[in-house]
Amino acid sequence: MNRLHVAPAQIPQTMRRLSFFQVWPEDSLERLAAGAKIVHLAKSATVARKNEPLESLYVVVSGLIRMFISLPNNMERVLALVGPGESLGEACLILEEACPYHAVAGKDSHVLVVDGMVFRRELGRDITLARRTLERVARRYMECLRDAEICSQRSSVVRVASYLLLFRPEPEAASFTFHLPARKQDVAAKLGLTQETFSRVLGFLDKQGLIQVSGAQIRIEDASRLQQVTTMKDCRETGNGDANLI
Amino acid sequence: MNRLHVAPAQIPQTMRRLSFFQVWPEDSLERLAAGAKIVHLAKSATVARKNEPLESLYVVVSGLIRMFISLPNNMERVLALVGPGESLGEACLILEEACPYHAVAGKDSHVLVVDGMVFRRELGRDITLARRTLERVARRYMECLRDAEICSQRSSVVRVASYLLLFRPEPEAASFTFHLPARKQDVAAKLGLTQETFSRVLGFLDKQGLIQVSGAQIRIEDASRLQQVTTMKDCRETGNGDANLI
DNA sequence: CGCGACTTTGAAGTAAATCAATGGGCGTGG
DNA sequence: CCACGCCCATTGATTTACTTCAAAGTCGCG
Repeated sequence: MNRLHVAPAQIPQTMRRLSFFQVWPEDSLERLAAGAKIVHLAKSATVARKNEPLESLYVVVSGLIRMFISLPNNMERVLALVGPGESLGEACLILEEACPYHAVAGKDSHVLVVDGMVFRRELGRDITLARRTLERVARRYMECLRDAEICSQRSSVVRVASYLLLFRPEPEAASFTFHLPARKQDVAAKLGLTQETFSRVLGFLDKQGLIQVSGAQIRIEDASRLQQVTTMKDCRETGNGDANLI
Repeated sequence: MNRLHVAPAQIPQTMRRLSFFQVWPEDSLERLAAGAKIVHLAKSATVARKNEPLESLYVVVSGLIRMFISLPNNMERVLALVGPGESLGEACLILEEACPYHAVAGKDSHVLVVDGMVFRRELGRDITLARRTLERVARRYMECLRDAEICSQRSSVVRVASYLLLFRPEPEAASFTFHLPARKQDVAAKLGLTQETFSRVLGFLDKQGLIQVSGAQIRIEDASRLQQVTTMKDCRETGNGDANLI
């Protein structure tokens, strides 16, 4: 598993610092902490394996965990990129089903590991914990639906544009800048595209002046213009230099 | 909305009959029933519209509700086919977010409509209800992940084979027969395929002797053989009559 | 029996995958 | 401080599986 354990004494303090636990009742938190540890995961370390039972709840403290499924052609389909303050494994633990995905560290990470038995026991005792967990799982479900919507778009340009617009800080923000949350090949895999196609689409949108790409940083000047792309049937380059967008 | 209300007196009895409510505590059930009604929906009647707030929880009593997203080219991507005993809308209600999908009756249906306010209030009171709802949402989430896995397969043959194998009654059943849960075009849309492609793949698998199709009824003699297809990179007809499938 | 909805089949077009090779950035070590 | 090597990203040429468009064929049902 490639895990390095970290000072156990810090656990309750760290837990309280995490927004994840902010709203958790104090006594539940104490009991959960008793069955918890913080581990360091080197990049590419495995957190969970597909079709194997999951025995813990994982809360990301720092770094990034990649949830994915392997496809033929040694490709991956990324289901989620789990960042600090986010968790993974609730649904599996609740249903006591085998894990339907692989999970590995996308970069060096610290993860709080909460014992699954303890978690499930507390879930039956503490209605606030149950309620919060319900919200978390519901949110994950909604994100999954949203991803399904993006991935079922036939046009790669629409897929990418829709994805980029998810980083809009407020619904009405016209311009904003952000960093892609992972390697471009992982983001591509999240969109159900190859890295080559993703790269080409990014280049295309840049050439159109709809976005500015420099490495992992992306700037969007006019979100509404990018939004328009989203509703179009098709808009790829037509062989000649500059396509007829708008 | 095209709704016909049904005898309100039957509501508590109907609720108790539904497996959905079997495990719900009696007093919660009483209060939920107070804010509930049973409606009849003609085929194609709208249940929920994308981007609009949802104000009720829907439990299907009979018939079939289709959850979907519209795509360009007046196509649909079906997210779920909700049958008797299943529900829809929990996640939206819990998060108080706009509905991320359309929902319409796929056939004439009876649906129990539980007031969202009442449902949310009971959720905060009754830990058993919270726990059961958590299980329901977790199950929906897992199904969503499973669908994502199927849809991210590049080969249509693999997609269809994987889907058909979901109807296997037990993990080890060698042969079984079942009916597709909806029109072929809707099943196709669930797999992210056109109805034409779905029809062709079904025909292909039939010609290979892997399945027998007659209308909506499908028989699988040797599930393990079909399972093999699932792991292959590609196996479509190569121009000539019969492809070289093991 | 005849209509409408759904499905099947055929032929052609196209967007994205694939294969292959180059280019850039960064950390390590000389 | 530069040079090497590794990983990641880009770019180009080709292939192909799926879509699309079009039309005929089933099926169920009034």
